[in-house]
Amino acid sequence: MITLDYADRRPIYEQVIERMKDLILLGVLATDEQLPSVRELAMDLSINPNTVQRAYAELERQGVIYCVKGRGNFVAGINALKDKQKEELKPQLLELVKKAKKADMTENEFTELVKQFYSQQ
Amino acid sequence: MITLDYADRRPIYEQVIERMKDLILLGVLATDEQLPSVRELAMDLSINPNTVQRAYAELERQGVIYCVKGRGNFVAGINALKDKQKEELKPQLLELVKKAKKADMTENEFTELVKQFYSQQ
Amino acid sequence: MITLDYADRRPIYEQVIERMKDLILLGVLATDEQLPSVRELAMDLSINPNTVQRAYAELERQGVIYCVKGRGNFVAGINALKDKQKEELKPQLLELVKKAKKADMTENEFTELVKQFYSQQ
Amino acid sequence: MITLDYADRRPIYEQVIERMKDLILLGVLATDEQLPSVRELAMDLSINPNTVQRAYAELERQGVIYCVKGRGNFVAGINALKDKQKEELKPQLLELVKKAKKADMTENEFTELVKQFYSQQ
DNA sequence: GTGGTCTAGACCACA
DNA sequence: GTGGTCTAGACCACA
Repeated sequence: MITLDYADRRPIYEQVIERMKDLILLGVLATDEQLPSVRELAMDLSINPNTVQRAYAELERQGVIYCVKGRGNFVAGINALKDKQKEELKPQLLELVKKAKKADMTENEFTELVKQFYSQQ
Repeated sequence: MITLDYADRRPIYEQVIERMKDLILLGVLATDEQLPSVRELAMDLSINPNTVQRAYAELERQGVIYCVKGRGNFVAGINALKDKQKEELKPQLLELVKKAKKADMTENEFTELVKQFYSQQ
Repeated sequence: MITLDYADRRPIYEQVIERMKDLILLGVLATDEQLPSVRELAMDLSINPNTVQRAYAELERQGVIYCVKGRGNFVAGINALKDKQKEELKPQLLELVKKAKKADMTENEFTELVKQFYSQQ
Repeated sequence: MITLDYADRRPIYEQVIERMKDLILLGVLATDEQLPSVRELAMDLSINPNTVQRAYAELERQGVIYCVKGRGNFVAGINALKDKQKEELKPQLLELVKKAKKADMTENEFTELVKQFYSQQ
């Protein structure tokens, strides 16, 4: 279900976090569905269980999944995740707009890019 | 001219790079103007000269400044920098649009945010 | 009679213990009344009988219920339980007061919160 | 500066987190003061650097300290920490009041305990 | 030297 | 079997 990109500069555990969120957002993993166990996923990806553990712990802290001791990890609500993602996006977009302004890119140019990117795929 | 934010998670050399670009984009540093020397800036900011050196080397690699051996570092063209910034911005915006789509944010919602952020300040 | 919260971070056997105490304190389970059998409750809650067994064993150890071999588990006195709960509460409150002092919260602020929480519902 | 309690059921990293917060709240560690390095503290406490790292990472996530790469960890604002602690305390107190009500402890009894604990030491 | 990530492997509580 | 914590030790980026 998950593939890692070792050319990616970001740490493995962050990639796992992102892919899991994607799988949830795409509906591949439904609410309350069980995730692969720490050891299982570690085996699949040929990485250390500690690294998976770290990713899962962070996902739980963010409220994306919940953990039942001795049972496993499960997907929390998908809608909460979507709202969270939208909120996260705002300050990032603000930064990008600031950068655009500094480089004298007009709002029209910017919006045109948005339109173009939205229509892709 | 430059202030560092130690609470910022990014490394110091990256902050120096960004602030320098800002000063150039804002016109505070004009084309062909001389930058403070590595040692001078390191003193001013109370940081290691290695760190300033690293920032300047990266700025030169990016074509933002140029170095004359024995003379110092100078600002390259401002327009080249602006174009470069605009180009850098595109893949970042693409990523953000992808993220927005995954979270079911519509193009209208997104564009509305852009409009709002553009009109700030 | 009992519902589990899988999003709760605490282990299931602790939740069972707490719910049972609540049922007794609320008078739903009267003194000397028989509790559901280990297997029955495990079935009802779709959990492992070991987990129920563990909860019952702990409740017996605490003197909240008593076990008659071959007959089942029964509720011990409700008043003893109330006294026990009050005693348990004291060191927890002491910890909270210590924490409040460290954060410069005054006794008045604290008592005001208590008043507010007591009047809820 | 810090002592660990191996009889304490809580994990070591949590104990380190709590002690550090105490040191900051007590004013032993002032705002922007540097904390002992990960390796140094690990040596002092005879624990693994990873464990200290985990504690520091959590403290940074909570905004209690901030980290400058290659430089070290530093104390963030003390007032922000105090406010945070006060907020954390509220739901804990609410739980305790609920427990007290279930055990038929009156508000007066409860407030009397608070008074007594506040006057200790 | 400083923190950040990762592996390998152990041991524990919980189910 | 499941996750949670911890140790020992390596390697990397940053200053």
